[in-house]
Amino acid sequence: MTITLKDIAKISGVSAATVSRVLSDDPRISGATREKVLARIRESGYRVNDIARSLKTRRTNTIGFIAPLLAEEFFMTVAQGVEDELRAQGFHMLIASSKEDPRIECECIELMTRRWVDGLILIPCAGDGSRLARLAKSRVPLVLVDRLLKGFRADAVVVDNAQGTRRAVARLMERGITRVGFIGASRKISTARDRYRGYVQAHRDHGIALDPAIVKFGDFHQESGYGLMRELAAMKRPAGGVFIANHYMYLGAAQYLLESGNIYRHDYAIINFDEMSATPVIRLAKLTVSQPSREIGAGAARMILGRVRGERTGPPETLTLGTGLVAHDDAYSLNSMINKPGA
Amino acid sequence: MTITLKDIAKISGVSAATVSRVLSDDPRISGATREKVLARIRESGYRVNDIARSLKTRRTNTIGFIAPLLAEEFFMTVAQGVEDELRAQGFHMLIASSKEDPRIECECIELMTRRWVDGLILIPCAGDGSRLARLAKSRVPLVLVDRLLKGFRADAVVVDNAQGTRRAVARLMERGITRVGFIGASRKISTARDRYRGYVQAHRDHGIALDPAIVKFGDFHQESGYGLMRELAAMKRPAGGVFIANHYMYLGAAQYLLESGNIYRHDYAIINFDEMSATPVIRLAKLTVSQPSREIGAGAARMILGRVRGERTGPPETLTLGTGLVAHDDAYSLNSMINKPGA
DNA sequence: ATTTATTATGCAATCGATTGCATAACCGGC
DNA sequence: GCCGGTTATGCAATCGATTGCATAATAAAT
Repeated sequence: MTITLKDIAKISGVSAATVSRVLSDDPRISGATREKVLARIRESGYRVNDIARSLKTRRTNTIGFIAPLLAEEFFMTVAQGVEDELRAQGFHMLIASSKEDPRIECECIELMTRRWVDGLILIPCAGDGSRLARLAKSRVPLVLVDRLLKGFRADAVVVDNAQGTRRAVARLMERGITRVGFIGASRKISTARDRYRGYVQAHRDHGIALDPAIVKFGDFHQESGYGLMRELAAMKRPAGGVFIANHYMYLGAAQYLLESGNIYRHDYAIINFDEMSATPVIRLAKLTVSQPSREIGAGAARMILGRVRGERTGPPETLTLGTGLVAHDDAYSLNSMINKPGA
Repeated sequence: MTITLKDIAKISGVSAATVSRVLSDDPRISGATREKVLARIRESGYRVNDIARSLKTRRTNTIGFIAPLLAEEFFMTVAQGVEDELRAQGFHMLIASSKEDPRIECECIELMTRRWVDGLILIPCAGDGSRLARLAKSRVPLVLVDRLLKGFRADAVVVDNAQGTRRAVARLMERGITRVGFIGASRKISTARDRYRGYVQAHRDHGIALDPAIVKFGDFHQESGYGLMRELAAMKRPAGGVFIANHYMYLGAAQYLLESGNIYRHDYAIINFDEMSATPVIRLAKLTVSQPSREIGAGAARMILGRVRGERTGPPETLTLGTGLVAHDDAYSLNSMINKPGA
């Protein structure tokens, strides 16, 4: 038999209303009563039933977080940022993954709203915003993170993917590497699209013609990076550099270069997007575009809480964070190392 | 104005009880009524209020999951396994991270039980089980994952860390490498303890004296692996091999070996624990002990659901999964590669 | 001493479902 | 036409809180 607020009322000799007010620090309660009730609460080990409370207040102090996958470092670093910020403000996080499948995503949203999350933070999968129309009309605030959706305005936190890419590719060009390959993902995803856009812009900026033969699109995963790097390496006229659009494609590409031994024959100037725990160990890239992943999460959390608390009510806002650019002058250049002692 | 079950009752010309029974597929409801009510539900876009339902049924269909950190691949692969299994069975996942701090962990547990999670899956942080005594006495089922706690029996899913380590170290010894260093973590954590135990056993099995000078304890993180590898490398009499107790320490150790250039001077036979997405790219290890992380998660989910549904009631059970052992005969051996063309 | 203002507390409705028990409706059997 | 037996549905209590409104108690004012 769990102890309820009513029990506390009884043993304290007051009404349930009074106990409830003590719990919510209502200033109308006298100091004496407050102390007495608090003492009984402490003795009895009473704990509020948040479910009952939520039913009445229509707030759950819970924010839903949906990412394409759980086991990806970028998404989970964002999640950590969200969680830290939420916890600091007394909120919980209900989490789910969509597997990059819009149908599963919809299902997750449906289930979360049924559980009355106060707000939803979503890293959406590919596609447009039409599937979110219903959600948008509901009372549940939404913040899009990392990726935007065509034809859908909502609060959002993103980084400037085009600018980050453009700057990195430009840097390579300024060092005289003009033939830069591209390993990206489906342009149905805004980040993939924007990174491609930045790549194109860099070419335009430098008046360099873009060779479509060395532009490859995959799906942001390791196998894809592996396969595309192989295609690139198989070209008769190899690229001098390669831009690789995310961490996992970089892992795959690196794996190919190492396994095939290609790395001992050709020295690609690699740019990779995302700085993760393994990045300093792989060291094949000359340039790394980094994202403030935790800050993205923290920003999204602050944004959603602003809506939830009604502190912010106007039209959707977008928070755009900048990317970093790290040069690895100590990057491997295995072939030169190997050749140095030898030749 | 949200539509409630009562509204559906009214427009269908039946009582709320009947609608509720339709919703739960009660066989006593006649086909005609069922169809009529379902039609009204569909037209109106009615959706049950899970909060109200939970208040009455005392079940939330939600399982809490607490891990030391969110942004670690192992934990999140487990989480993905948990989530997939839970979703397949109609359950949600409330997630939180303890930051390896028992106080935060307790707080998370407290908050989750206040939200009436039906069960709790916990990857605990260091320390003993006393802090969980209260939880254990409550009605909330608990499954410990990955790590066990001294003096605390509960359902659990773990891998055989000692055995996995022992076999790997033994393999190295059989290849003639008898001086094997150890880079591990605090023995307050059961996995760290067990991996050390396996390392010791391998020595005993082979009648090899263990040199405490090359046994180092850190904290499972990258910086720690980096620092300990440096210590090991600084020894006058270097080890022939090194066992590194988890992925992040391996990353750190690898980073040190690469940055310091040590890798070009000495060829450590490395064993690393955990096979992660970056593992095939790093390729410094000769042997990798792998864990079935998703299966751990899925197993934990099944275990907790068994308790939640009351299908399983007896004393605590432990599910112990085996580890894999992968040999990388193509592992880097950079120094030999460099020397081959040269010398 | 009576009225007015102020402060502290209680009453009772409410949030939106579920469910044990009662009952109405219908069936065939005699 | 009455009765026991199903079958389908409704009544009303309940889960554990919150909160607007009423009121009791006390203090202040006249």
